[in-house]
Amino acid sequence: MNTMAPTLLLVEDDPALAELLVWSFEAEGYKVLQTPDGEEALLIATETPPDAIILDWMIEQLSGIEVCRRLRRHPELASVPIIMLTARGEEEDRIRGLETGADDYVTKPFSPRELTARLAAVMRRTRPALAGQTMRIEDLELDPVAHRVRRDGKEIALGPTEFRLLQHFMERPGRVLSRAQLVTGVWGHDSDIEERTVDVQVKRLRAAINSTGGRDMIRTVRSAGYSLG
Amino acid sequence: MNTMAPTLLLVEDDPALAELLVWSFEAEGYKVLQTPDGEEALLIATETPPDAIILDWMIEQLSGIEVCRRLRRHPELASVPIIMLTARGEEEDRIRGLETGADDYVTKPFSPRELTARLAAVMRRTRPALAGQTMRIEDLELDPVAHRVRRDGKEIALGPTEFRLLQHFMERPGRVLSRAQLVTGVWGHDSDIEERTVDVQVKRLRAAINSTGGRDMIRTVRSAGYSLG
DNA sequence: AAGCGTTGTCACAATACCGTCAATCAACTG
DNA sequence: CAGTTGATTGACGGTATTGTGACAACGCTT
Repeated sequence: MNTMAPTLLLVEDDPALAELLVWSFEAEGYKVLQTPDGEEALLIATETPPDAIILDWMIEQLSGIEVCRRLRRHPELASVPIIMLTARGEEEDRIRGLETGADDYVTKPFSPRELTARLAAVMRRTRPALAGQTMRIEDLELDPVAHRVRRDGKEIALGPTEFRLLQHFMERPGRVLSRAQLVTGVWGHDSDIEERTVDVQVKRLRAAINSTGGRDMIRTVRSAGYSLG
Repeated sequence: MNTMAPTLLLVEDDPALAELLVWSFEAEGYKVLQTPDGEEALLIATETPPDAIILDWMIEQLSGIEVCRRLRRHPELASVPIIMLTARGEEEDRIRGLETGADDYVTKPFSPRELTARLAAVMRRTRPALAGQTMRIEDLELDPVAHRVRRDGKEIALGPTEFRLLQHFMERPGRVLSRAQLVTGVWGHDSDIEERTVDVQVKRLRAAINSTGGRDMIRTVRSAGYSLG
């Protein structure tokens, strides 16, 4: 079993439904943070980013769409999957929900089983790292929970950006990622970063993970990008 | 500066939807050209043929069906896959769309994921390399995702142009390609490259893929071109 | 407020790679 | 067998692409 449970943030203002969902998520082994309040949800999410967010469309303080949009603005949260709960007949809203960046939606009424299944699917798709635990490529390992990186057992200190960059690589081992892909994936899709900055961060990451010795695990693919593996 | 990212042409006049789709396609690694205008779409498509076209049924200037028909008239574009976006209740049109040569259709409302999945399916059919499938001819294999080429299991280093050239060959196994075809296919339609340059790159590619031993897999067809197989 | 680590950007250095050419070679023609 | 046409090859200079060090701005911690 997994030592660390994936954390969910549930934003739902119907107490009965909330309780039911908390119960069924916990039965699946998730740790659940719950709030009925959109503002509070934003606070929680930015402070301790959860591994996924379940967001009811109809909540009191803020509309679900607004919460969703604000969440997506944070680069830290840009890749956290969001599932929206919509009532029947909110088809219009559903579309707009997807536009603002929700990964999936579930229409009420639904069975808890259906929701957990969707959640599992979304998590598997978007964050393979979170489904399993620490990722490993040869002697390089990254623990996303503890925020630690080791090479050949020896701890490696990385800056936040370097860490995210490495995690991005390790979630896609062997794949060549273009500078543009890395910019949107690591810095966020609305970032106005120079593409050459990727080069510099790659250089820094390289220096860090090669500092303990061993081959250079990042491959430069000329006129294409970089890949790890 | 020719990257190997597959290029899409998105013809959609709803700005919100267009933006969403551009975002999600780019997240999947596509390069996206976008226009709300059918006429302009035709221009773009004929000048720089994309790898696939996403076409909304309801656009302003021309009906989607007309755009589709005109696109199909160009021999250059005859094999480019077209996916139509239709609103619910346009069943009639959907059928006529398929009749006029669309490869697939997606009914609104749809999730971006659904569309990218359909697109991937269509691309897999028509351009295996772009869908990320590794291609193989005898003991020669090319992995477009990892940007790797192997002969008899042994890795082969290729320059960017050599790589694109080989990929172009492997997508058309056994076919004799003229120098002119290779120039436009590998260097781009607006390239002012000497045709003799093709010879040189073929020589370099030959040297590379034969360096591990084995027969010469590139056949010279005098006064016609080259073929791989 | 000062100190520290991190980060984005720039300018320049170091390459890898590419296109062209001219000479050579091979293939077809009569 | 010459003669002609087309293909191969090695060399070379130019250019596009990447690596690198420096630096100023920023945010955190003390």
